[in-house]
Amino acid sequence: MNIFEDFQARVGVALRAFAAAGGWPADLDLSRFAVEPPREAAHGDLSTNAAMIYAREANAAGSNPRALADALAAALAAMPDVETAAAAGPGFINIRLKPEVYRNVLVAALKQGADFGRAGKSAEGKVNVEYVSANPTGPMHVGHARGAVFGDALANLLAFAGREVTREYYVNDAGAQVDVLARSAFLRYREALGESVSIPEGLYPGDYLKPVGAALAREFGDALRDQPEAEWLAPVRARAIVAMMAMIREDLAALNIVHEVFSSERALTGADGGPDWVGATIADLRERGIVYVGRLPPPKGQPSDDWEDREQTLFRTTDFGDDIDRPLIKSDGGYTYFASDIAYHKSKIDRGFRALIDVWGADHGGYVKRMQAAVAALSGGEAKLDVRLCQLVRLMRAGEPVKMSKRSGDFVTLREVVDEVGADPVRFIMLMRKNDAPLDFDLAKVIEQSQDNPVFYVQYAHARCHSVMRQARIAFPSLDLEPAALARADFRLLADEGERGLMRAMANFPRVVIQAAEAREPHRIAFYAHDLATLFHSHWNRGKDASHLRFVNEINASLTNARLGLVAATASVLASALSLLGVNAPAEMR
RNA sequence: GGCUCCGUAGCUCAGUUGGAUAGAGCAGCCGCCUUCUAAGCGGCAGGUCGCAGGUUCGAGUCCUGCCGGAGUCGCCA
Repeated sequence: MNIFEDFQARVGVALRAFAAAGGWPADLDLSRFAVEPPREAAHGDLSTNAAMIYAREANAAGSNPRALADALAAALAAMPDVETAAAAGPGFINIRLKPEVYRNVLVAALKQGADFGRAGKSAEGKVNVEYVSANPTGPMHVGHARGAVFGDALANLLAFAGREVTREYYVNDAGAQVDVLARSAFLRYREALGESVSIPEGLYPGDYLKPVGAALAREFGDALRDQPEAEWLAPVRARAIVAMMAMIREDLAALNIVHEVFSSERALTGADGGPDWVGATIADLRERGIVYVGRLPPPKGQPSDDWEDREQTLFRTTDFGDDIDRPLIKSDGGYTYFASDIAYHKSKIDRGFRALIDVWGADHGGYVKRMQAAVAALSGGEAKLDVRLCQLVRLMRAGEPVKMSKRSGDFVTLREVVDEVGADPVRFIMLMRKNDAPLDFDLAKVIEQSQDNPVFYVQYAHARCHSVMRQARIAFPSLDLEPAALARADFRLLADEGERGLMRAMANFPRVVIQAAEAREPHRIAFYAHDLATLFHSHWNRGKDASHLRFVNEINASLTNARLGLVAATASVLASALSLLGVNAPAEMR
């Protein structure tokens, strides 16, 4: 149940009545107002700006904003579950709800459990979320982690908000990089056969290719050793890619990330003998006049020495909002990355997606317009591509930046970080920042189990709820602590302001979910969880000085029962929020 | 130089899509452990929301121009 949606609808009804009586224009959009929790709790439970939003229309129709506010307030005040409703300040209508509304929220949270706050099936259809998409040339590093965690949490959030979500990974297994990978693996293969090798500049030196070399030696013996590259490149490359993707999947699994679909760039190019979807897509666009042969002006800014003015195959992205047309064929005749990415996004559209979300690093920001242009051209404007950029992560250790160079020794892999600090802190810290704000990730602080670390703070609140339940079981062995039983408690006994604060916060959860999903900002869930944890810790501590406020009251079973319902609901909502973030909700912190 | 993003307390950051007196956490100071786990709680102090205009009932939020920082700028992905 979402009391904000509920009252949005109710205010809408009252507003339409006022508009009809006043002869407002029939085509006026009467849904532009908001029903929100007021910033000041003293203003009540709900607040709406409807009277201010439509002040102009009220004036135009010969009435005035004050009359509109009074009419809306009167309509709301007459409702059975509304305590008071009155215009205030510059024209807000503040609504105070009867306690039964919050009792119903509590009952809903207990009965629905993990489904409390889940939105109904959205009419907007299915959505494709593409994230990570790291090159299959080595283990994931910390920079990848942010996009991975963000994309995963966003997918969770959209699914919870009623969207049908597909989590997808685009495997860049077609470019020059995977040939370099193959050559590097081939050296490890020769090494496995007993040669002593050195890895030249430009190849991947990491130890992670040694097992790949050993496996090649087991499979082929020395059959490949003296072959020309043209013979061994394809089989070595294929096996190296498979091995790298297996490693990447393991790295992701360590962060509790699982994609449903892995799409291969190589498969789109027809490089291994299949149909050439990239070529077909280009041909199709050429027929439509969107692809042409022409020249580009030299790049602005720093003059580059190797600039060569030449005719090339160009995508007319400027017709769709881009700044300059973009090349599709490289000077060596191969497809540009953009060309295969066009075919890839076409495949998403062909699979029926009209809502596409790509999660990229901020260093790809210059690529956004052309990809959106491509999606607009491919779908005739029907599909929409939303690109969420994640700023890069600065890895720190005790305040000092950790240097990351491509040479293997200084390379900090995602796996090393997860092994050192755990998946939960990595995920939560990365989700406490807005995706487009830069992030310092301090290994020393993240592992610290202190108040400095919001992960443990929130998890502790959840664990503390369960601790209370454990205590209750000792004090009242016969009490039924199952949520369904607690939902029948007499919640009229919950009259303390701390208890009401918790109920208000829980009533807000469904709204936060919808807003976070619409804004595509999972960090809002992290802040919500932290706020709810604060309310719980705060109220728990009140029981220290005022023992009558403690949850477990040995001489009053029915009061204890009601309070345990509150505690169980709090635990449930905390667990839901953490679950959206992909963070565990432990029952104890030991 | 063009484009994108950022600029809010000493530090790290939120700010409910334009709302009421701008909020947290660290750091600093003062308190709270015979307690349902102190991994916690309460209080004090801390601000020309980078600068200047504009839009309107109302701007940290939207528009324009500056200042400062990050990223990016045909054939790498």
